[in-house]
Amino acid sequence: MKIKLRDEVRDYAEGTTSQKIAESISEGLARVAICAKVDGHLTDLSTPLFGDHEVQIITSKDEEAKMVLRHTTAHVLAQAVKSIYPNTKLSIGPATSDGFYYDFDFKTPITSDDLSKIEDEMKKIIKANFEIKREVVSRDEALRRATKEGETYKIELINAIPQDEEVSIYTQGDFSDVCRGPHLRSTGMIKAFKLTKLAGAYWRGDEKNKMLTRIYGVVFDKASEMEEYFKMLEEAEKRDHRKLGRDLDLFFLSDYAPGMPFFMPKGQIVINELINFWREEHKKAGYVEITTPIALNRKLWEKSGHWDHYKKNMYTFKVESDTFAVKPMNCPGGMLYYKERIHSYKELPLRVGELGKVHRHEASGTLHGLFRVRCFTQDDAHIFMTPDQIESEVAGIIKLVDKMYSVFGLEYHLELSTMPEDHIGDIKEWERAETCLKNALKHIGKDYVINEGDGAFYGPKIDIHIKDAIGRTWQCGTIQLDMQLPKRFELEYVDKDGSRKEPIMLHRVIFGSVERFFGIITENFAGAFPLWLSPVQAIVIYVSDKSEKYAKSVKNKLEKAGIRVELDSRNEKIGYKIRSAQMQKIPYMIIVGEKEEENKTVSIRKRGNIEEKDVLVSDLIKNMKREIKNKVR
RNA sequence: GCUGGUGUGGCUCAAUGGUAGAGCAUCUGACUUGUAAUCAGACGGUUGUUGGUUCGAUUCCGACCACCAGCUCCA
Repeated sequence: MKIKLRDEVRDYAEGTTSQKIAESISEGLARVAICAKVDGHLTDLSTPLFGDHEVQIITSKDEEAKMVLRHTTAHVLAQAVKSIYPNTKLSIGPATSDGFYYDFDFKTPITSDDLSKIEDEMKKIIKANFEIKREVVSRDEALRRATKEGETYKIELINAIPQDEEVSIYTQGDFSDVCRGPHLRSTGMIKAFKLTKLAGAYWRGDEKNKMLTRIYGVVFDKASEMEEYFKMLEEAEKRDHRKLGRDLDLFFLSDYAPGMPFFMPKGQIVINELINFWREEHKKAGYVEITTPIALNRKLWEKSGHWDHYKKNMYTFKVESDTFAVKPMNCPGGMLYYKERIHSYKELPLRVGELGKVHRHEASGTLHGLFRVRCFTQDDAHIFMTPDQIESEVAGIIKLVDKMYSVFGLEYHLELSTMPEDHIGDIKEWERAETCLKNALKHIGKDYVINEGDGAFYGPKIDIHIKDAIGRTWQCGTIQLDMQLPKRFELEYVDKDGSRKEPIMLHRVIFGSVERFFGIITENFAGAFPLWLSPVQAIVIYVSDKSEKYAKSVKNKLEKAGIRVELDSRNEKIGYKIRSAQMQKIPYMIIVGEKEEENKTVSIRKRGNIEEKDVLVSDLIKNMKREIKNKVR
């Protein structure tokens, strides 16, 4: 038997294991080996290998090892829970992108106070250093064991496996779990872990099923890595836009309008700057802008398909004998705009933008600051075009995304979402549309991942996921190919030969929701907005009342130059005013006293405590204007 | 919507089965100040709403509302 180890090819006996391979390479490697990647798939070190394979030994340094570590810790959690609460039923316990969880059906509910008790039990299991043994049995044998133990959820899982397939069972001490693996070799290999929270989760993620108790945890190679992780969480908490929104007077939410944010003057400035920027860039990219009504007759929503597919999220009301709905999306209004005139092929692609305020009745438990609201502004646009314009239009949108996100220092990746269960239109149309988007992505050479079954009910979409300053991702922009509305609304254009044809319609947003985007950049900048977005761009602070008049004249000059400037005329010491400006995250503190007045200059203190002395006001204005114009971050 | 938790002045938090207190913020006064909090005083609360238990509820119980952490859903 031949085994290809990275580049070298070596002979091993049939039935050899990755563990033996590691040993034969070096003692050291065998000691740190966690599992092996055989032909690209993670397997246990103890799995016998037959035939030709490519083998890579995975150690704790490899990215793949993290998932194994997390998954094994989930098993240790399950073992601990079973030993403290023997009547608990197990379900599943996978690794996640930053930790692990296990879902349990507790006979009597536990509280978060019980977590430390479970942690202590887990520590005992780790200290006992149980060997983790893999055993392969027939599906029926696994079923027999699960039935004996009364593990109803496991029975359901095993039943879903084809009858003739074999099942692996992992055992550590007196605890066994049906699992695909792989796992660490022993429980003692877990070094630093913590149970973080307790939450409810539906069995198999379906809200019709019973709610189980999910215990979350994190695990790391070293205690220092765990410390770093918790520091990152603290940092995220400090950046929380809900807290900053309150501290910096940006926006608020009221019990009288749950999920419908109020923007305060300072927040409104940021929103307005975002919108100005959006308008500038869209004008350059060849878009026109329209506004369509907020509320439209039910008949329109029936025609568009929203009445059948989206009614539960729509605010509806009666007027005389008609029913109206507040728009949850802008598209039907956009269709009416297109239909208002006859269009020539010469007008295509026609890019029609709309900053449309939409209302969606989201379930109460889903609301979250500005990230998930019931009323928001979509920076929408509908692009009407001929089929051969799809690729270049998609490419154009991505180019615009590139340009606009880079101003905020945001990176992104793309995901292609395909046909969902609840959809309109036949499969062939969907396939054609999905191929179109795939080709466009291939054409512009961008990598993407496929998100199976996650498209909108009217068409597939390319979702744009932003990555922020501390590594979190957010879905904002989306490009959707709508095959339904042009047909339902009988859209057409007049082609070269005078024939009437149906245009293709793309439907896209860049910010996604202006409100959500605002929340994201608030967190991205930790409230310290770049100068062009800052609600207050400069504050003039004077040392004592003697300089009040001069301070006022400096403030007036800046104001005249179009700078958003304030004067701190409170009867306080300079240290107090500096602190206050610092906490308001004002980019420029302009300090004047008798010295500056004498020299006709100012002193500046910028964010990051960068100080400049003896600056001419005219130079200051020039520099600030340049910084604003270039949208310096 | 579901599971669990929380709800005390603008904010952060105390306290209690006998109608609540601090710091910050606000206001007033004194100080005239040189780079992250000057001092003093004052104002400010039907303890989320609403039923119930009780001689008495803000405290105990129920319902509702909102928020928080997840789940489901989603821009």
